[in-house]
Amino acid sequence: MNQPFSLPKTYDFASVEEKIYAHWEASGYFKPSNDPRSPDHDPSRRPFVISIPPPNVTGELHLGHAMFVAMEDLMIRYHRMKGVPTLWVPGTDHAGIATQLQVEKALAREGLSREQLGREEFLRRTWAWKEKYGGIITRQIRRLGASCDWSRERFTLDEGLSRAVREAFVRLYEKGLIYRGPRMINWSPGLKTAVSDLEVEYSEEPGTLYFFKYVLADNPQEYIPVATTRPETILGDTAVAVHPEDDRYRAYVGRKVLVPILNRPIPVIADEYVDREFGTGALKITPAHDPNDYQIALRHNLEMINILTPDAAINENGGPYQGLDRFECRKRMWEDMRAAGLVIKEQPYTLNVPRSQRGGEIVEPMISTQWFVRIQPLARAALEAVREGRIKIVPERFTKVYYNWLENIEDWCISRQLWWGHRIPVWYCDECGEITVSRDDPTHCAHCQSSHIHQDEDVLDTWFSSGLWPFSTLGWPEDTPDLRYFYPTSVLETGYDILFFWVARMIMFGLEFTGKPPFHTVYLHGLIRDEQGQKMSKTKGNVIDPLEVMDEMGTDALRFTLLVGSTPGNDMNLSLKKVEANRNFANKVWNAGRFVLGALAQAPAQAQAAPQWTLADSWIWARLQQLLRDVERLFTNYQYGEAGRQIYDFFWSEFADWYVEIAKLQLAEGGDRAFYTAQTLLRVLDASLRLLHPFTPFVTEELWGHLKRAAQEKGEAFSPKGGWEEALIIARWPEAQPVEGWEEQKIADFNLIQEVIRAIRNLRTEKKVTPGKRIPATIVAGEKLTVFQQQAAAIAALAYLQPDHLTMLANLPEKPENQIAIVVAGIEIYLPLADLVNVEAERARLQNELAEVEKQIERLRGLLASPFAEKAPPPVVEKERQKLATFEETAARLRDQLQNL
RNA sequence: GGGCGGAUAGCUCAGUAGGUUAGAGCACAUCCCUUACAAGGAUGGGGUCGCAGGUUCGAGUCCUGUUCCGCCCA
Repeated sequence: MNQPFSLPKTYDFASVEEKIYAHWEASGYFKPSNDPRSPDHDPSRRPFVISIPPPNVTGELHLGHAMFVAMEDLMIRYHRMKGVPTLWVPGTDHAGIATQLQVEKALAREGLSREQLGREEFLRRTWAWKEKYGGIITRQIRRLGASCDWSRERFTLDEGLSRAVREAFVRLYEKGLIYRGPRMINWSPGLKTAVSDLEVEYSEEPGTLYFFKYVLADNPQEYIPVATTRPETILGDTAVAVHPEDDRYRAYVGRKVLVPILNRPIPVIADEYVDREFGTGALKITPAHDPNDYQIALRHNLEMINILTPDAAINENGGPYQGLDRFECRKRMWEDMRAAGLVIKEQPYTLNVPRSQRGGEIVEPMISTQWFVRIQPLARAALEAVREGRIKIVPERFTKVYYNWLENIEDWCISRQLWWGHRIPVWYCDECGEITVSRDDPTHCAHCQSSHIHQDEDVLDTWFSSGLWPFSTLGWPEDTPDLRYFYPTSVLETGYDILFFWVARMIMFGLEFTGKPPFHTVYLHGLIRDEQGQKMSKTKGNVIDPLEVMDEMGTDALRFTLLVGSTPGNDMNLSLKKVEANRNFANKVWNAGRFVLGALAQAPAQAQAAPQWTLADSWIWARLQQLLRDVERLFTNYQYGEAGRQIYDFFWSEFADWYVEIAKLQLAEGGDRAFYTAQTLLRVLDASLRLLHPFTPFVTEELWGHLKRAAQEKGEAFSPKGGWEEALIIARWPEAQPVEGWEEQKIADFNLIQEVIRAIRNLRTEKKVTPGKRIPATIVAGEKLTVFQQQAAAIAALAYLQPDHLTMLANLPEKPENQIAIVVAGIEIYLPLADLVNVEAERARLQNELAEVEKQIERLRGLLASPFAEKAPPPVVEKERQKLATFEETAARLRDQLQNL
């Protein structure tokens, strides 16, 4: 009988979480129902599918992961509970640059470089590294409660996905959508690889604008003043451009100027691109090291001179500066030009410096031979899919961002000069020079049959394989049962920061390779910042480690905080205070559960007669039904946070604060009252746990297990319709019953009782009457007398009154003397606190209240006399009339009492 | 330069069916260890919802303009 108290007073998440997760996984609950590989599979049932945003295989958990796991697990658990066949495909990403850097760093500690090891050995080491660290992130994701089907876990470099990458590359190549050639790209000198436009970030930094002379080749006395932010690029200049209508320089067009120091003659050209207002109005053109200059050079057929080596030193084209680092060269060259009398002036200037997203080094625009995807045709299809509504982006405002990017997209540089990744499936023939592009490793050139072929050294951008993720993980290019049934997936959930990197590319590739949008909805969450809204970073030292948070406050607390504290697409500031509050919530749920278990233990196992519901029973039931409807509506609109808040509020401020308190009295009555109270407690708690489960899976599962066991021991009468499911994770999602018509009145009546109780408590506090001191009271309830009489016990208990000295009346013509009076919603309450009555203080208090009420009366009379009465919908007007009537009643009572003083 | 978001209580934020006295958590004040829970309970103080217009019977919520902060793209 002491069963509930065998549960600890405080919810002990540390002893629960691991055990529960292991149980779920071992029981196969993460696997989809209606599995297409099983014989009784029904292909007509539509599944709900999410592909996980694959984290870096050797990475470690951060709050971004915690966020997407919480969101996606919520969606998955909700659909699973609704009975939908549900699949969440997990996996990891090889993360080319990041992983390679980790391994290179480790090698450096041994005094080794990857070049010393050679490609093969380096890859062997990297795989070993992956084996060693690859399990960490997935274990951490499990720790968050992720209910993904680990039997379907994939890795971007595993065999199937590598085949998908080959297939995709070859198909694009065959369609003419992949080409190789020299183009302007972003070069990362530290990593010695090309990176895509997206991997470059621009930061405003103080710098210098250098003004100098471009002397005319045929007359050293004349010069064109030119300004630049990067003097070293002068070495690669192949023209000076001026605006065709610029009178200052018109005469020079067609003549030649001399490159400083090198004295190489280059033409002066006219181009409309030149901004006459900027600098001197004359622009030096370095086609090989500036994207805009590159465009101009193409138009004018200018020579392109590369002046940099792969590690951004000056190459043989730099004459005397060959071998110098780019920044050293800048300094030296400027000094030399000053000595040569070519310097005009320097001026402070804010630069827009292109930096590598990874590592932050300054990237150099450079012409380089790389592989590109001709993106226009893919982008067009991806645009249409969203425009036509085949894919919906939540929140909607990001569709505009998506359009804007795709409408202005440039070809995608997909080759990387790295070793860790999918090697480009292209072989060059040493004899005929032709290339062979193949799904399988060829042994002979496809053109001349020579066996002297060698594979392209480069690997593909990691995002190339990520772009195939929703279908490659399901078996594509094979036509597998999984692919047939689970593709297209349902929702793609991720942070808005990778909308272009990943989401847009998946849409392009999905449409291109499968002919279908890879998902129907994109849900974007915001970024997580610290309490002050600062980006978390190691240098700032404001990083919150989700693992530590889970250790201290439990997974449920962290999940609930992330889910309820955020709104779609908006950044959230995470504070540990909030997590703490939600840990307290989990504890509240736990303790409410302990109470219900106790109630169950002491209640009769059977009813003797049909139920006679109390006001509190009806009220909590009606409120639960409203909650179910609201939550359903909010979930449908992806407003998970708001749904969570509403469940929280219902559970704490209605169920726990009010219903449980009244239930204690009802249980004490024994008999049928106790039976039906226990039943209501059980039902409401059961429904609440089901609603909460997608948010806080651990505490709800654990508690629900105890609840189920206790109810089963008690017998049939405490079973839900359809019986108890095996586990909460696969239990039915609660659905609201149709409205029966009585609900509103019961809710209104209960609210009135609450108001009266609060008013009495309020006055007691004001008069410093401690709860321990039970006092008599008289309540004059008018037409609500019956309601109040029925609630006498509850009112007495919750307002700390003497139950046998609680008088309920319809009217009280003779106002009692020496009593403190309160009026709330037209109800009069008298408390015989004679010794505390101070006539003057009472008068002041009553007058204050009267003034407040009269203000409201005036407001409402004005409102009802305005066009509001005709134009607003009748129910709204009626509501206001009711309010007015109540206020008027209250005012009348207050006046009586003032007179009576 | 273009686009987007934010501005609501001391702090961090909700408020996405426009409905008429604006909510939560934390913090603060007073009281209470009443056998579900002190990680709790009761009560209270605290906001002209950035600013200016407009639409509407009614605006924190819709429209226009504007200021400040932040982000994305060029």
